[in-house]
Amino acid sequence: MSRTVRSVTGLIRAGNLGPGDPLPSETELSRDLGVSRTVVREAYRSLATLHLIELGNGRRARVAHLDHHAMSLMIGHGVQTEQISIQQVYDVRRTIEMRTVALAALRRSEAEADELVRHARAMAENFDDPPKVQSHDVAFHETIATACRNPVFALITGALTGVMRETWAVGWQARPNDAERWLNVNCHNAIADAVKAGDPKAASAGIAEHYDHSTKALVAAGIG
Amino acid sequence: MSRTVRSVTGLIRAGNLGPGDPLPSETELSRDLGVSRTVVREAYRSLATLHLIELGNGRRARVAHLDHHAMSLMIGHGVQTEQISIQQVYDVRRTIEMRTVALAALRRSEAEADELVRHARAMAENFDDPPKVQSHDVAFHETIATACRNPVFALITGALTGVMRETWAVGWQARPNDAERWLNVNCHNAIADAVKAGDPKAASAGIAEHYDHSTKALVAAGIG
DNA sequence: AAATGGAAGCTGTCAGACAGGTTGGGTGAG
DNA sequence: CTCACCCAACCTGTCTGACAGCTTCCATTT
Repeated sequence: MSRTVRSVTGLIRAGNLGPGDPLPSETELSRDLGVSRTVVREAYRSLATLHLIELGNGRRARVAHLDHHAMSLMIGHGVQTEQISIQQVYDVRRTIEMRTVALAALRRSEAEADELVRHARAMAENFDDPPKVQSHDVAFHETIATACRNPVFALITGALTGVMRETWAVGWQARPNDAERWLNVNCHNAIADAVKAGDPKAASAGIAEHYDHSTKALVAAGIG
Repeated sequence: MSRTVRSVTGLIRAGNLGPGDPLPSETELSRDLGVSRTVVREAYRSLATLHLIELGNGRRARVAHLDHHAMSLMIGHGVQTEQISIQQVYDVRRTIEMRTVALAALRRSEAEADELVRHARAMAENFDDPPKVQSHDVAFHETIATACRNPVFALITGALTGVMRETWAVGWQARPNDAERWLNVNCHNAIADAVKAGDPKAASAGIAEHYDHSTKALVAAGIG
């Protein structure tokens, strides 16, 4: 990693800066560090790619909020270059969500519990419209990630969503019949109910069952 | 994310490139995309920061192996800017390692099992030399991450190691007496034995106990 | 007091240049 | 004929200077 990148992270640390706080302009920093604006620009660009800072045309660079997009890129790259298999991604998601859903059952707000129930119901109501089912499915899991009150879990879950989205339709179609698909939808309902009831064990078991089904569907579709 | 970055990841995808495969030179790519070399450079730099590609002076850009350094930066930034607490990091580690150690118990090679035992023993032998204990501690957990045979788990574990390393000494000293410290060392021994014996349940329980102790020590030290 | 306009500052992109490292092929010695 | 060495071509890292487009903020006007 370049020396200039380290200087910038050092600045954030030294200044005890938080999200939204402004950083020096490129010209200013290049003067301070004794390098050209080119070098500073590349460092800023790199940090922006990691979403550590935010850049905008004509706008001063600012410290950014955590964001899973960069991590999503990494995971996508790993899958693309066959260093990671989809099955491995699913195992990680399963492991993490068994925990996050338990935390969510304990920590969720009333609004989040209702949102979860609503998404699960929407999946059932739109059963014949797969894209809608998928979007509520994704939103369902996002809600859990938020409700667990641990941004690291949310970060990882979000990063894995990207590559999983690409195989969602395959998994849905690979299920042998509608009964199997209803099983999936009902799993979401059961999980939502458990979270609403504040029952972490039931919620966790629901997630485990959910992923066991999904993994089986992927294997059936020949995705490894 | 810039259009040029997408073009490059598109190239990797389209060419079905794997780690080590060469990418176009900056000049060549700038001509193909109809932009200046500056723009291509910034895109390459960004991708290098994510460790999706490798750059070197006078050397052609190449597709890279997965690496946790970029993710480590992200997590570090989150902690630094107080978007993530150390406790939250520990919860994630605990969740993941309860799974990885179970997988390791099932999938580890004989050499890995022995390495685990060796690190645990070295922690005991160097009990009075905290830095050495720490380095064997870190290596111990790294071995588990490798032995679980899932690079995504290894990636996340590695990323979290960075920020945890900074609080290791605090946790060690915050334990009220040597008996508590021996408890920690013995936990590692028990885990190593369980992995060597191929007992995933015992290994998982050992990790849970280990992190419960560590978390308690951190709370005692006032780290949240 | 509020709306408007403009000036200053910043980022995004480009072209051209040069130092220093890498690579591969050709040459010369053995 | 083989092998080691060397050089030329290529590539990256950095710098400079320039200009268009966007933001921001302040001063002027309504």
